[in-house]
Amino acid sequence: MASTTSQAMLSQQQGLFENEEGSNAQMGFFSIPPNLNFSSLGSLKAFGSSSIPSSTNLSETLLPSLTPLKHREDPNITTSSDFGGSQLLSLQRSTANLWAWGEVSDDHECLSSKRSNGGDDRHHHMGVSAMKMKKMKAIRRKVREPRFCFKTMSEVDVLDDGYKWRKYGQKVVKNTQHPRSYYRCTMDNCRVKKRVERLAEDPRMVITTYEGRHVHSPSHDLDQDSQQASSHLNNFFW
DNA sequence: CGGCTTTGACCTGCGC
DNA sequence: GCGCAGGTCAAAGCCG
Repeated sequence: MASTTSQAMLSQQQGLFENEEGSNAQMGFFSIPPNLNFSSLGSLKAFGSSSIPSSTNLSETLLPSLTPLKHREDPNITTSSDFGGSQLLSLQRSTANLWAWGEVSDDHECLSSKRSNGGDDRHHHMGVSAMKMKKMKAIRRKVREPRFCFKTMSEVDVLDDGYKWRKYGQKVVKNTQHPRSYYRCTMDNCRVKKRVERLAEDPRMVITTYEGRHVHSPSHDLDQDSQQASSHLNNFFW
């Protein structure tokens, strides 16, 4: 539950940038300084930079100060940065990273139909045929928002990032004893999602994966620190 | 009563 | 084509 979140002090943190388009995936981990707690994660001051200009390429500003630990390489993908043999990704917004639906008016039908239908009527809503649904879903799955993942050592699963989340699913992942939880931003028209799971090898570590960009400011019912942190964190999703 | 979590079912992609 | 695994939906129930 979001209200039970806490700002856990992170003794050990690592992050990961990921950018996906269809089956192509690219990612890179980075270390987060141990003296940085989650609330200030978004603050580049912690990484030696004062701020993130809204039009800045993250890989050029944030990432050079981070330590890449691991990455998955794809020869078909060009990466924007290279740090000592490991590559990290640009989160710079591109048209390829836009949502395939929602940002285009015609695609609203796709979303609404999927949400409101169910059972045998699942593929027939407002005149949308099953075939059309399939096509739209195919398009939808081709394009993904950039992701930002990080690993934290925390007692609690859900860390306070300043936004309000609603849990919409939980799944037991193979080879792990801890379930993965799926959260969606509660704000209307904001399609940011996050996944929370515990590391199989070390259950003390929580892996949080954000997907998408917030289209709003953080929740108002938060303390000042959280709001400040969230405004910084929001920079990951422009 | 509204908002949220839980949880089983369903959908989809992928490997074989 | 089939089975598996991950991701999502949505009904039901809980809680403040």
